Amino acid sequence: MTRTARYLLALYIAEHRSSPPIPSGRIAELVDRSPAAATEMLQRLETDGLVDLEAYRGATLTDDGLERAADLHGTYVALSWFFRDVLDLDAHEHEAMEMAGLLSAEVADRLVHLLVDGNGRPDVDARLDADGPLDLPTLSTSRE
Amino acid sequence: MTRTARYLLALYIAEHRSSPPIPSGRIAELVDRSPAAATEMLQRLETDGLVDLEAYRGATLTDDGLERAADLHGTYVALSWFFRDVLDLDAHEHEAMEMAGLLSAEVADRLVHLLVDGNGRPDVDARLDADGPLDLPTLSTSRE
DNA sequence: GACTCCGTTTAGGCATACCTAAAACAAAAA
DNA sequence: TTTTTGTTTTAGGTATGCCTAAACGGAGTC
Repeated sequence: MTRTARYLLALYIAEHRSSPPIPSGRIAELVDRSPAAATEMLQRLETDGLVDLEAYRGATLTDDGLERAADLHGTYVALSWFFRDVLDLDAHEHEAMEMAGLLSAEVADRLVHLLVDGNGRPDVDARLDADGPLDLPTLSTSRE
Repeated sequence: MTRTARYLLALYIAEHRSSPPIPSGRIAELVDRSPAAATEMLQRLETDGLVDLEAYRGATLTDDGLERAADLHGTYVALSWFFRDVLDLDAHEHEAMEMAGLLSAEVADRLVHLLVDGNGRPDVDARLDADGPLDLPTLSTSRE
């Protein structure tokens, strides 16, 4: 069930771009898998109570799913920041997404704090509602 | 084939503790899997030319395997350092081992340089020949 | 109202990586 | 030399996560 995190994060991001339900085809694009794979995984997520699924219409995060996804997104943002600003690597958002679900809670937590404590309060929602094919967290310290 | 890295790293460490061939049972312990699982994976590694396998005796890294394993070990050491000295987390060597094989070459490389450049030349071999149930890279800046 | 199109879901398969239980083996004890 | 003991390997099976091709459904067109 390691991959569930990847789909949860994709759905979280998609829901910030357009309103749910999010069709499985869009999730498939975001995780770079076949539509069939996305459908299957969304069904598993529904079984786990993390997603509401309306056949032929799409998926919506449940409260539980939203909670997990928000955590994952925080980790993802921290990793993206780390790759870009610490390791000086661009275009590693994809790897950040893949890795977000693989870190232990401790490591994820410390990484997020490393970012927050060292950079003021970063606006984690930054760019969530922005344009672009991928969620590129710029980590500006405030937005509105 | 993501898990191959885990076994390769275990074998690398084991070979520094006692002389090869390393019996599959010992690898099984190091990766926390059943002996049967270790045997199977070692057979796959042999097929891939990364390991020499003598039935009922054990495995030895080939030159190719050694090369890959040494890289993995470098990444592992860097991750361990990062978890301990940057994130201030102890007892995360296990996670470092699991993660070492999951990082892209770029990220692994930058992470290693982050460690090397910021800490003098760390002795990557430190503790490889030391006692203890796990390989705990202390990252002292020199040894002999 | 029937048809066409396009996206979604189901069906059938496959690779990886694991497990338990049974068989095979090697080395030491009797 | 035979037996016992402990380890390794094989056999058979399972879960996850993916794929392609076929079937299905819905929305707009004729």
